[in-house]
Amino acid sequence: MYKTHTCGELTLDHCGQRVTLAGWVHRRRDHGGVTFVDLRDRFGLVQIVADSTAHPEAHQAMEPVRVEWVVQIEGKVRARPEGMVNPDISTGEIEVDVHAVRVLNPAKTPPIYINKESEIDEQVRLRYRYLDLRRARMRRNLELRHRVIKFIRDYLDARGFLEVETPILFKTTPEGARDYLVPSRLHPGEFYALPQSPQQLKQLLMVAGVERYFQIARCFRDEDQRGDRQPEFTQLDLEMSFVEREDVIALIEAMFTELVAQVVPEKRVLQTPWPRFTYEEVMNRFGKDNPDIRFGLELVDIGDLATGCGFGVFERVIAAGGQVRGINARGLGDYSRKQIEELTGFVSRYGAKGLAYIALPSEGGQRSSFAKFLSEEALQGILERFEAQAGDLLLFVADQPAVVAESLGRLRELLGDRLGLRDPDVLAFCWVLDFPFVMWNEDEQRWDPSHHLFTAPMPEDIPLLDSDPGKARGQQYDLVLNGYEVGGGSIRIHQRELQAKVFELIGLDPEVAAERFGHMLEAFEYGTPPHGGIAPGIDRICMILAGEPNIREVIAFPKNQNARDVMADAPSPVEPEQLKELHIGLELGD
RNA sequence: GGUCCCGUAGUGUAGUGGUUUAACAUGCCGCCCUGUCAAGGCGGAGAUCGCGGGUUCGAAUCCCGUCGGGACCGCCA
Repeated sequence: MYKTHTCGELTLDHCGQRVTLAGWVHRRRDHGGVTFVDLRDRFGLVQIVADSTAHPEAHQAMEPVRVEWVVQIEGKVRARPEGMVNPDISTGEIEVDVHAVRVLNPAKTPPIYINKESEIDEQVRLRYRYLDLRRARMRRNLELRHRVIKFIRDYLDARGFLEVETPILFKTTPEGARDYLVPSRLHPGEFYALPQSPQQLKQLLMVAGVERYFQIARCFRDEDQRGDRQPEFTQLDLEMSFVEREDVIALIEAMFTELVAQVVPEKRVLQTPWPRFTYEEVMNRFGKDNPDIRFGLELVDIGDLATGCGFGVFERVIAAGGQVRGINARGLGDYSRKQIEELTGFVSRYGAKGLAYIALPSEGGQRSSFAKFLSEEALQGILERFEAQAGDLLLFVADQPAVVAESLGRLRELLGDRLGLRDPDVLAFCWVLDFPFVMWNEDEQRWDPSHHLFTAPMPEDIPLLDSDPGKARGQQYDLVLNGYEVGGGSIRIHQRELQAKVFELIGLDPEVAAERFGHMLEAFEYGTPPHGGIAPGIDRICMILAGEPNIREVIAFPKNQNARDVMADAPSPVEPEQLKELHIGLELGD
């Protein structure tokens, strides 16, 4: 070993001991006759003192050393002199009087500041990710992620779960997201697909009798990036046999409650047991199926008041079967016309054609884009419904339900940010239940599953699959945290006939179904236990627990927005011979 | 596929009403300095302002194009 101790572990108890340390030079303070170096390793920082009188050779050897050089030092631990204690670091009471210095490797001037927090260009960070990861923030995130995964493994292991690895090279499923494909050398013209999730495989493990399965599973989806989406990401994939919805919910709720207490004790869970909402309720109250319930500003329906209110826009929307809903942005009553126009621009991104408002300045009075059209009765009705008072800003969208929900749902979270209502130290978990089993796809003129093909309908709603599919509910549950969907799961179909019926409902040709999912249907004929599971997203959960704004911050080597690895420069062209072996010819556009 | 924002020494920024030796901080190099912890002092080097074209007597600055990055919409069962 190059070291007898880690930098972070030294305390007053080590005083008088000779130690050998190795690490990176974090900072250097050269006073001429004495040089201080903060030596860093993964476990902490310690001050090294090179004194020209006591140890001239060591002092001289330290002279050329710069930030991020890798050095090994030998010295003696001693208490710092009176008044020289540094309370900001764990080893602040001691220092190491250095006797010998050995440079293990010098370093170029790094393109990233390791020793201070500052804004860094995202491309520079990714290009030099190995340097970026040296920073305290990134190290914290790596450690947090490790502890989260370690906790999950231990917790599930203690409860009889078996971690099983499933293939990365598997079969394409044209449903859902776009697949990453891998050409087959041995089978010209054929392709493997990387799994979007191990969904089918975990169900087959239930058929195999595993009963309690989990996996820290890498998943791949070839879609465009967002702050919370990477082309490859990690799920806690989990499946159980002989369980009902309540069993899966109870397990996950208990596990994450305990995880938060152990791993991020400084965070507060908003409410236990976790609140549960139906899909219909969250869409009505929050406008999203993944609501942030850390704050109010809920959506309020004024459809009844809008009928015959005198304002043509509202009346026409109601007559056309639409909705009129609003939010009371309490505290923004002094927003200027320009600020409200900016909010109007914001909701227009989600299809809203306008944003009607009634502003009640804190000084009193009223400004509104449409109140002049309203009957006195309608205006009073609206103000009463929002319990409006001076300082409030009422914002309304009138449109088809989907547009109203999305635009106001997004606006609600924007306003929550502006009003400082989204406390990063609060974790608001909740469950969203009773999703529609299928949703009508207007473009394709067919029913699409709202979760996935293998989700079971509510038993009492099975007759609806024939009569009124849109009314049927699925045995699906979404895990939501602070406005992010961090997991989704369901009780699965385990009977072949019901699975075939669902395939038929969503317009999947029986022959195609047999080709794509024949192995599943066949397996269901060999004694399949009732089963269900869930797949919490590890990256998103770590992101939220770490208080980070982007999923990249909790992934060691993430891709950039264009799905590139800018450090290694992937993807990259390949040799013609490689393509030939794979029976692939390129047809590139201009 | 689309919308918006960004691109200036190693790094982070200023400068954009057209005329500057392109500024500041930090880092880097040299000298001084024995108790600092973002050490300090003095001096120095370092940028053809992402790239290409255009307008102009003159462009970091205005226009067009292009490349790269970020946020978002579409997309993500």
